[in-house]
Amino acid sequence: MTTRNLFTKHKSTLLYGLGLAVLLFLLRWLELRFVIFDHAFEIYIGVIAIIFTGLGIWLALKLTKPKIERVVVEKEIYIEKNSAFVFNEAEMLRLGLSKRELEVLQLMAEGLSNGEIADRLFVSLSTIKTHAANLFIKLDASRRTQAIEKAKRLMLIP
Amino acid sequence: MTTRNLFTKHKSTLLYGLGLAVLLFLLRWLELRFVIFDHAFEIYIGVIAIIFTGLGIWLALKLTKPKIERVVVEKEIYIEKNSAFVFNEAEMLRLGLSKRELEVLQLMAEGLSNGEIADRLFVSLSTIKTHAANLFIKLDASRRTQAIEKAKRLMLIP
DNA sequence: TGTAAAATCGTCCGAAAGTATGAGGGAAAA
DNA sequence: TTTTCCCTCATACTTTCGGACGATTTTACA
Repeated sequence: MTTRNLFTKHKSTLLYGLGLAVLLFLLRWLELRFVIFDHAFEIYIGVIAIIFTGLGIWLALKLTKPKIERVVVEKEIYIEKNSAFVFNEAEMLRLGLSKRELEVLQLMAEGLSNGEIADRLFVSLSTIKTHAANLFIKLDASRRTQAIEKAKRLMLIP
Repeated sequence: MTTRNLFTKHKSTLLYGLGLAVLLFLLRWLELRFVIFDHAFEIYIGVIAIIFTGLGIWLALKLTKPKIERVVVEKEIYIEKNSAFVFNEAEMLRLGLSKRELEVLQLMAEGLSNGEIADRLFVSLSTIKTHAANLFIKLDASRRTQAIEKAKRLMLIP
């Protein structure tokens, strides 16, 4: 719409400009005619050359498969590890950890409180506390976080 | 070896044939000369056309910019426990964890108590407690063990 | 220069965690 | 059969942790 408005608004101006351009072009063409007559052959050759160059370009563009440069961008996607945890049974035996203690240790590492662990294993809080205390002695830890850290290093828990 | 044997065996025959061919070619060429003379202009134009068509093709092939196609390949990276730990900064930003909080988190994961962390960072116990409390809120955890577990899953700590 | 975020420190209190100690029961090994 | 683990539970006590305030000081940034 903007283009149309511009055209209608300056219609006369545009027409005047166009007329002037045409006139100038005509004069120029008349002038050129003599040059053309003098160098008809060269110009003919030139035109042929230009045309066939164009043809060549057109041919090349039409008939060749478009060049495609494939740029491979690698996007990194991190995937949960959990890749094959091998339980270190030897270490468990060496430390003398019992089955129940290991269970408690695992649930500890999952972030459960003693109370939650007790509920999960259907035993009393006291029992869990005892297991925990024994764990700390066996793992030579004074806190559950420390016990977890050691146990992970020793491949007792994932 | 077979080719060589064939050549030596029928040497004379081949030479004779070759001579005949050359002679015929010469005659043909002499014949063509008149055609060329008669149609010199057309041939000249033709040659020009062919040359410039070639030039066009060459230009097109040389100067066309190859389309760049970006292929995004998703590269899956499985993170093993023993492989290098890649810190997930995006997650840290998302959770709005500060530098200090991250430090406290790391030391927590190493099994240190709040008091020990305070000594390590040369600040008071109160400060560590505040940092810890903020961490629990941001990580949506209610215990340090839980916070550690979450942080490990989110690749915030090794 | 003002403001927002981060870091610091404090207190109070209840809830967990950890320590110490004792004790009963069951299963397997000596 | 006795002994030895392991699992269980309990009580009492201490320490640490976590929640819920508040407050001051840096630091970074617009």
